[in-house]
Amino acid sequence: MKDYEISFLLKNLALKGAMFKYITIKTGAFGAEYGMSQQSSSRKLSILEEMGYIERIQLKNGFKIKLTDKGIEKVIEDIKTYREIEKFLQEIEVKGKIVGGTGEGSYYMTKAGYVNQIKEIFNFIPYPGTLNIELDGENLNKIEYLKLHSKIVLNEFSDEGRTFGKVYVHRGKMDHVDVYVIFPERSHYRNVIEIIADRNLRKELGLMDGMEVSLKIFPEV
Amino acid sequence: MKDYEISFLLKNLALKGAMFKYITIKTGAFGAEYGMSQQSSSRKLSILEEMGYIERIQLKNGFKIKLTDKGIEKVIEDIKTYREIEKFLQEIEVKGKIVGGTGEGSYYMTKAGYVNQIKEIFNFIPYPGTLNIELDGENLNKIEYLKLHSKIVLNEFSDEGRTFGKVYVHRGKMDHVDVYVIFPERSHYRNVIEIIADRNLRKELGLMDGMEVSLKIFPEV
DNA sequence: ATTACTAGCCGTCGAGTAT
DNA sequence: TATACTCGACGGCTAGTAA
Repeated sequence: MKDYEISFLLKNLALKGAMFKYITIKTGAFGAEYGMSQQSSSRKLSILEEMGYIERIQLKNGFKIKLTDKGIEKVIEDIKTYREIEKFLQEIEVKGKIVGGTGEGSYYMTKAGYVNQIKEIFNFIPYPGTLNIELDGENLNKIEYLKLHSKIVLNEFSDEGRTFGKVYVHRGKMDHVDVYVIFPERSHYRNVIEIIADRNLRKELGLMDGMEVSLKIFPEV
Repeated sequence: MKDYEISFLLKNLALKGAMFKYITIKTGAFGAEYGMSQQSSSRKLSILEEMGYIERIQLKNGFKIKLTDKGIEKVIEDIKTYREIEKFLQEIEVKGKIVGGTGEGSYYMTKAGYVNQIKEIFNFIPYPGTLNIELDGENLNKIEYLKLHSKIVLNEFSDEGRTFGKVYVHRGKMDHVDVYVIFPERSHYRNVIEIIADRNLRKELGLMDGMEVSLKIFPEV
C-alpha cells in the first residue's frame, strides 16, 4: 500500500475520533464512505493492522478500531507537513514600482459605502487616495489567488443608482506601517495593485513615482 | 487518479513553493523523490494539468509549474482537514476516581532535581505530594499516547547514587485549577495517573478517596 | 539533454461466495 | 448479520524508445 494511502486512511480514522479512543466501524460502511468496496476496505484495514498503524478488535457487528502510537505518530507527522504549507499562506512578499494613481481606487475610497465598512472592520478612516504599485509577472503570480480570496470582504452597495461591487481586502505592511491591499471583485485585469492606509503613505514613507518598494501581505484565506 | 493521490502530489508541489510562484521541476527528479518512475511522474503531472490543478510551462530543461486557483483551493481544503484533526490533540478529557497516594510520585516531587526543573519551566514549587486518579480502560486509552510523548520533559538526574529518569509532563485543568500530569518514562504499567500542582489539590477542590473527578489535559506533542 | 508514447507486466479491485 | 478468501478483469506501472 502506498504511503499516501496509509495517510489517507489514518486521517479518516482520526477524523472519526480513533486517535485516543476506540471507534466502531463496519468494513462495508467505511468502504462506501470513501468510494471503495467492502472487500477493499476490509483488506486495507487488515493491512493497516499488520503494519502496526491500528488496533482492531472484532465484534459480532464490525470492529472496534483505534490508532496505535505508530498510527498517531504518522498522523502528527502529516499535521506537521500541512503546518509547513500553512507558512506559505502566512506572509507573502511582493516587490513593485510606485506608479501614479489614475484613481479607480481613490474614487472608491471616498465612497461612504466602503468607508463605513472599513471603519467597522478595521476601525480607521482611510486616507482618501490609494497608493498604486505596479507588479511584474512573477509578483503578479504571487497575488493572483488573493485577488478573489479573502476572509475580509467589503460588501457591495448602491449609491446614486450605481452599484459598487464586493472588494476583497488583505492586511499588509510597508516598512512598519499597517496597510491594506484592496482587490475589487470586478476589476479588469491590471498589473497594478492598490493600497490604502489610515494616512498618506507617499508622505509617511517618502515615496515617489518610479520607486521600488516591498510590500508584505498577510493573507487570510 | 484517486483523490488522495491528487492531494499527495499537490501537497508536495506546495511544499516546494508552487502555490504562489512557478517552480522548476524535471519529471525524472520529481518522480525519484516520491518513489515513482520518470514516466509515471510525467503522466501524473500531465493529468494534474488536464484536471486544472496546475499550470505547466515546458522549458528545454524541464517544466515551470505553479498551482492554479483550483489547486490552491484543494491544498487549503486539506490544511483545514488536518486542522480538524489537530482539535483532537488540543484537549483531552479523562474521568477517573481519586485513590490514596502510595507515593511513587509524592516521593519524586520532593526531589530537588525535579523540583528545580519544574520551577524553571512552570515557575512554581510543586506541593509535596501527588493526587492519584484511577482510570478505567477507556480513559487509559485516551492517555496512552501521552505517557511517552510530550514537548515538556523533566530530564533525568542522579542523586545519592540513584538515577531518576525522564518525566513527561502535560498541562491540565481540574475545575479551574492549573494542574500538571506527570508520566515517568520508566514507570511500570498502572491504571493510575499522578497529578501535581502548586497547591494541595485535595484541600483546594475538596477531594476525598473514591470521588469521581474529571480532568482536562492539553497535550503538547 | 528532456518528455512522453507503446507494450507488456503486475498489482489492485470487487463480484461471488465461504465462513 | 458480519468479514475475508478466490479469481478474473482492469488499470496503472515502468522499460524501451521515439521525438
